[in-house]
Amino acid sequence: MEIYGLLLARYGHRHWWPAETPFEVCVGAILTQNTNWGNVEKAIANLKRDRLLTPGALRDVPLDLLAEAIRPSGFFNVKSVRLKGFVSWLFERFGGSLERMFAGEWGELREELLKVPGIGRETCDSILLYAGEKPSFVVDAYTRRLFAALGLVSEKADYETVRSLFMADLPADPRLYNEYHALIVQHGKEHCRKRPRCTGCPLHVCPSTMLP
DNA sequence: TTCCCGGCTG
DNA sequence: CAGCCAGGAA
Repeated sequence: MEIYGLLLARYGHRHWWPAETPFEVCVGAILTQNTNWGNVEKAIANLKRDRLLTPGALRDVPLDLLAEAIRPSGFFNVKSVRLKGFVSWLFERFGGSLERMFAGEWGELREELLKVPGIGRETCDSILLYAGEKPSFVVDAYTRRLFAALGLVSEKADYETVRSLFMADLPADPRLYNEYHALIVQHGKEHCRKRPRCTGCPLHVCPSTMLP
């Protein structure tokens, strides 16, 4: 059985992305940069408490209040500017409407989104896939670690190379990409960590199990 | 390569 | 309490 099937059999459906709205997904994708999800949840809860989880509210809130609200997610001075930058771009380009943002051809949207300061490749693909349900595969640290450990990609392959490998091998199905990435993350947390925990690994092929 | 930062785990 | 963890820009 292939990797996806083994991971699905072990971990089951992950029901990603944990958010109430597509806009919440976009905000979460920026807040989770270099930050674990637990901290992002606290920041999101603060934004909801302060009624800031809409494009208009984020556009209008003073920068320092926004920074204070998202403090638990870390790098709050950078991320507050990034959130402001994203929503101001969203307003000037799509009138503040995610529906309009996702309405066109998503390949062009991806190129445009990547030009927004603070939206890198992983954040961009997370927004496309989890907020817009576009079949754009998300590559993260767990993806690289796992597939390098399996010998399927070089450790130093760049983002676009790894993403292209997945997309060339898989049907362009957003539900599949959604599930697959979520499974890779779960597997990364449980087994394929920086310091690998190979006992009980559903793939039983990681480096330390192949030691003499 | 370095800077940007908090919260959880051992 | 030290160590760990997680993207993007310059």
